[in-house]
Amino acid sequence: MDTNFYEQVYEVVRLIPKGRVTSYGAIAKSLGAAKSSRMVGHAMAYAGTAHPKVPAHRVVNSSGLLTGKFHFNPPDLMIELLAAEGVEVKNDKVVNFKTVFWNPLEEINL
DNA sequence: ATCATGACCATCC
DNA sequence: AGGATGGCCATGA
Repeated sequence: MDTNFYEQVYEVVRLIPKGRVTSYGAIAKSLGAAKSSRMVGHAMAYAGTAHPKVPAHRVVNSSGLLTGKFHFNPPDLMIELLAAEGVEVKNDKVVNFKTVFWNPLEEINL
């Protein structure tokens, strides 16, 4: 797939350390397309077709809300994975979001 | 090229 | 707080 755009997203998502989460907007920004945050989310939708698979469960919206949890199988899987990595999820949103937030800009543009 | 869609974001009410 | 609106932009038909 020439979907290079998605590949960039996948790369960033794969770089997300365990126990950390990031937002679509942050990823989009790191790719130089801050306004293409939706594309990041769309890329995640294709994450299932990506190889190797990407930890999409570590990607949430700007509020730390698990917006795409319903795209998982089962949806609760996202919460389970996050919880297993030390990321607490309450009411479908990441607890201490700012604390566990991982800034791709600092890691990629390092 | 145009239309419709989307795991978003910011703003307004 | 929660719903509605506009914007932004890549992908597919």
